[in-house]
Amino acid sequence: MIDIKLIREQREYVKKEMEKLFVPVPIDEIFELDESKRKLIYDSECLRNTRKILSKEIASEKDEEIIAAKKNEVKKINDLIKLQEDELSAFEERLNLLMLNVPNLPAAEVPVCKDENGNTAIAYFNERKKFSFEPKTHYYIGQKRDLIDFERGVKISGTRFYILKKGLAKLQRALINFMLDVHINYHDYEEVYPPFMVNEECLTGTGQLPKFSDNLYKDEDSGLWFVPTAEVPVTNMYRNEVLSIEKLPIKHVAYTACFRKEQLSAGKDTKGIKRGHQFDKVEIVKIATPETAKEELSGLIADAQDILNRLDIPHRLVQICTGDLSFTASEKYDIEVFAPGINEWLEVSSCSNFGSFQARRANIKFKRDKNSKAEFVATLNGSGLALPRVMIAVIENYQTEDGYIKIPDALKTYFGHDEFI
RNA sequence: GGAGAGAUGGCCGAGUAGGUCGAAGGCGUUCGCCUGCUAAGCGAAUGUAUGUCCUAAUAGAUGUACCGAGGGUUCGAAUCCCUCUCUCUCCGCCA
Repeated sequence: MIDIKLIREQREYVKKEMEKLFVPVPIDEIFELDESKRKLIYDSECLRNTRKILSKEIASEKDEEIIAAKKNEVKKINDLIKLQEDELSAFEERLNLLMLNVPNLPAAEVPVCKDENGNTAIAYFNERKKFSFEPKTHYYIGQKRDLIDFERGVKISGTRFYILKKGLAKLQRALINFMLDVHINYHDYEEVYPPFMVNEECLTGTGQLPKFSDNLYKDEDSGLWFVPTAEVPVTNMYRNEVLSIEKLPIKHVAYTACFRKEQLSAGKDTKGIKRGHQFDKVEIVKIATPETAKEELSGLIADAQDILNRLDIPHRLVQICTGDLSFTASEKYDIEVFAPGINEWLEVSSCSNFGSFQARRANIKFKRDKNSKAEFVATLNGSGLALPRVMIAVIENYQTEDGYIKIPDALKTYFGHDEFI
């Protein structure tokens, strides 16, 4: 959520910034609702004050007739208050819904463009592998070697589910541990293992709700939602808290499965394990002071990239333009790995700075010292990394001509004496 | 799942025949005093959010809301009633 004061005080500026996102945002309507709301609040507060005074007078009054008259007066006031409250809650409901659907403001340096064509690859890392044969796709190798079972995945759960088997199941497990270990041991993140199901407040806090309920799984009985990313439970650990500045930045790394409905058009990304309803991810999350957020974002990107450097996987860093920015981000960089089999660049991480956008929704604050006012923190996160696509990159970059997969040096300790899958 | 108890300010803890309670007292914290040092002692201050006025001001003045959450009764509710959530104890069940 953006600060409503910005709309109150710098409406034209906000409108101009929102135009960069190329989506309509009802700033004027919000402004007017806010004005009416505040006037109503003021009026009803005045009435409450009169009521309070009259009530006290009743308490000390002896004369029955005067008491009766005053009671009557207060009753009338109460009727008025009731009317105003009803009107007020209608305004508030509408205003709140609108505000929850207003996207974050883009950071100043984000390139302006209406769609993903404005994204720019700003740097490339690690040499592409040279093959003396035509590299195969991961799904070809997976099926041929009986390492991925697509048919039975569909049988037990439906489309876009698959089963990893034997060496690939182990590879994923090794990668999860490897990523966690690197972030814990070399990048100073604290591991947490959060719930995979969360309440509605969490998803509103990090910005998935109310706008993106279509992409989420929910258990109607309990009202709990399946997490689409560990960002949700981990950031919400601090919901409704005031943190002391010594604790910042808080750096967490978490492994979770992630669940998304991904109602994509049929036929897109259907092959292989690139996009499923359930996938594993190691997520890195930071909670920081506003002034350090930029710096923390650079660090976070480097931390995510370090995983790929250690695995020696070719990848590039892409700066996301305004039109392709996610709803909650003020600034975002994607990391894409190169998969030679399917011959595609695959997004394995999205690293975002959310500024105070999530903190305002989730009410996460910090104090600079005991006597200072609580301020909203900045939240940041990025994948570190998403498993299926790193799996694709490992399989396709490390494949041998006869369909085996060489185990990357960085993963050796997780595999004992094995050299190939 | 069954039975019982409870939820008050940074913490502990008063407050239940409804009014002067934003809430006693203690601890803690901050400032000052005092004292060879420290400790102790003395004095003062000390919730959050939001609005209005006024301002150079996050300074002041003042309003409103908040005693787990939501609703109700009443002129008036931390105090009475209802619903929900959570915590604790005992029993049951279970990885």
